Amino acid sequence: MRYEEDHKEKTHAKIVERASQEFREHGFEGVGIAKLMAKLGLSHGGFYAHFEDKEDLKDQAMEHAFGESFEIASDALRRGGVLAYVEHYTSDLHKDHPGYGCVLPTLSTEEGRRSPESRAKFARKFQESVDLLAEHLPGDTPEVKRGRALFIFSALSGSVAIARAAGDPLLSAAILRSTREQLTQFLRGL
Amino acid sequence: MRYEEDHKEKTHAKIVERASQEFREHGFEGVGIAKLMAKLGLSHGGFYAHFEDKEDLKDQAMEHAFGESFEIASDALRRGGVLAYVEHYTSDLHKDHPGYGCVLPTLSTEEGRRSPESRAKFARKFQESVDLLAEHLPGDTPEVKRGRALFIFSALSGSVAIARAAGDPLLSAAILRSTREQLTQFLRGL
DNA sequence: TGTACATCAGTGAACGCGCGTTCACTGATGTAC
DNA sequence: TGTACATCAGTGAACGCGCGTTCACTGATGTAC
Repeated sequence: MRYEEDHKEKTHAKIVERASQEFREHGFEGVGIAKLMAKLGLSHGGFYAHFEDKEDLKDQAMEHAFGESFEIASDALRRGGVLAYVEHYTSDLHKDHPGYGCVLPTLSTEEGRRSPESRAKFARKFQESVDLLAEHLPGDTPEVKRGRALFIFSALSGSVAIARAAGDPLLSAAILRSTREQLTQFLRGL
Repeated sequence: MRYEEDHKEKTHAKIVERASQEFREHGFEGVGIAKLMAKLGLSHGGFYAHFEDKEDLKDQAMEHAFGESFEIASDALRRGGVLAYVEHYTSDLHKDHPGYGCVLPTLSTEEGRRSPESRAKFARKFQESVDLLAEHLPGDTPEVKRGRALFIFSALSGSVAIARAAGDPLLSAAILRSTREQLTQFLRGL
């Protein structure tokens, strides 16, 4: 063999990983296949030996990004509970680096325009993160915990999306601060 | 004159209005100038007599959409206060008709990738809605009221964006319901 | 041990297509003389 | 009153460009005999 045994899988994984980062940074439509492959030192023709089409890559990149976000959330929750996760999510670091951040503020809107099949995959992966967060929340029943987790994700992702859109740095900071403070109060009140 | 005196302004307004709806439905990149003009019974060449370029149209369409949302919010707030606005925002009607809904869940992410000048305009227009909502909220100082308004917009816009992305209707409903309930509790607690 | 062939990840030219943008033009009307 | 010209919103062919996708090919290696 010209290449090592797992060479193709490694290349495949590299493409998915890089795509998931670029998609979060520039959106699905802002990332071209030729440019993406070139960034990995590959030519664009080989792309179709790895993926059926661009939609296939989007699916796999979304799954990868959710997995990555899950790990980051898992770490923060283990380290300092929901408060630590909220602090991390509303940080300037997260706001300023969408490519390495949560999928929700960067790709939810575009995902909403994709096929029902892709959106079902999105829902399934999102559920995993919701369940994870719910485990770290108080509540009499799993439904109550999950409802609270959904609310927290809504507030967090909305605040980061708007903070990134706002050209005014003071406003961006105020959005993230307000959400952090109100969620902190919310958690204390439970 | 071949046309009435205000004919051009009316055409201009029609383009902006339609664009603001199409942009919210399909995203900035999902709307082509030729198709947009064709939908209004016009040819694409005339576009550049009305706008400098597509970015110019985006700016004007965003401003228009914010103005429209402002009026809708204003009505709901006058009719039933913040609770009525929250109910309307988290309704299935709003979730299922992005073209006629709030700009935040549909265009915040893409706006975050635009020029600093455009984002500054976004920030200014968003502030108007924040101030409007803040007026209807309790709080000792204007800053406290505005902070609460920012939090509410974050939670609302995030919930609608994720609910639209989720292919599972049960999950979509749960996201909107949770946000509605938690915000209702939040408002009662103030 | 040497030769012919099979394998297969990756290459790069070529395709059709839709996009934003330009520009010479049209044609109905108003105006000047 | 009639003719020549100016105005100007809108037309539609044409442009270069980047996109997703296809496909005949390459070339290093493994395998068969």
